[in-house]
Amino acid sequence: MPLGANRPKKRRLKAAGWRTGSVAEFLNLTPEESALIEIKLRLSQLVKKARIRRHLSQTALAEKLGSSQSRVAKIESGDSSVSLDLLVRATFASGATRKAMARAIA
Amino acid sequence: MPLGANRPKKRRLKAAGWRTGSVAEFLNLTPEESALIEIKLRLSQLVKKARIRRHLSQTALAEKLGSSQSRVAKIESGDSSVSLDLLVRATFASGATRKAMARAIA
DNA sequence: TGAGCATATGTCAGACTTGACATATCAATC
DNA sequence: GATTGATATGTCAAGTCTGACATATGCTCA
Repeated sequence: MPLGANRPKKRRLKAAGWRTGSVAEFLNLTPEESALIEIKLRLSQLVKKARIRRHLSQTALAEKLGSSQSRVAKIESGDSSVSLDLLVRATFASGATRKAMARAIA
Repeated sequence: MPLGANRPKKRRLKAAGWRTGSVAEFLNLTPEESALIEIKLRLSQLVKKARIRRHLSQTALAEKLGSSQSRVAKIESGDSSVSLDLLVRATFASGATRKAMARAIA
């Protein structure tokens, strides 16, 4: 995010947690911002789905990912402290295909 | 990236610049890591293509993005200091469609 | 009830990323 | 060869993200 300019916006996001579906209208986000958030939410759902399909615990996925159970929980809950980089790595580690990922984005 | 464990790997990446196409075999990356890098490279190319198609200078795109010309240059050159978050925001700002983005990823 | 496992949430030091700036390179025009 | 506009590269203070840890909640099975 724009570092100086958008700090307040980011703070609002953090406060609201953008977990609830159509946050974009509630907060005043630019289209780009809400698109990015939507992508993140979809990926977090994909990670959870793929992990469960493979009967992995969050701890097991964390190990594959070189991370920790608590971070995986944050990944799957759509926590705003999770970067897209980490989300995508988690998506791969969970065994989801690139195709599924592309679908989540389009 | 795994923070403690993979620092050396990240350092190698930084040194090599991962610009050259099939870096993955040269450095020993996990499949997840090389997949992420490939996605980043493709998106950086997409940004450049979309920006040029719209006759925008890097400075103009930087403004839309709330960033600076030098960062846009880094985005487009596949610099390893650029996060996927920023890449995706730049992709949107450049006017590329979500479809094109999905295509770049799959 | 309680032990055991899976998941959720809060916190933080340290590692990473960012916009901004300075400066360099390159091409086109004069 | 000087000017101009676009792009590239290096640096850094300030801000963000991360793994790890502590701890809480929830569930299942004896």
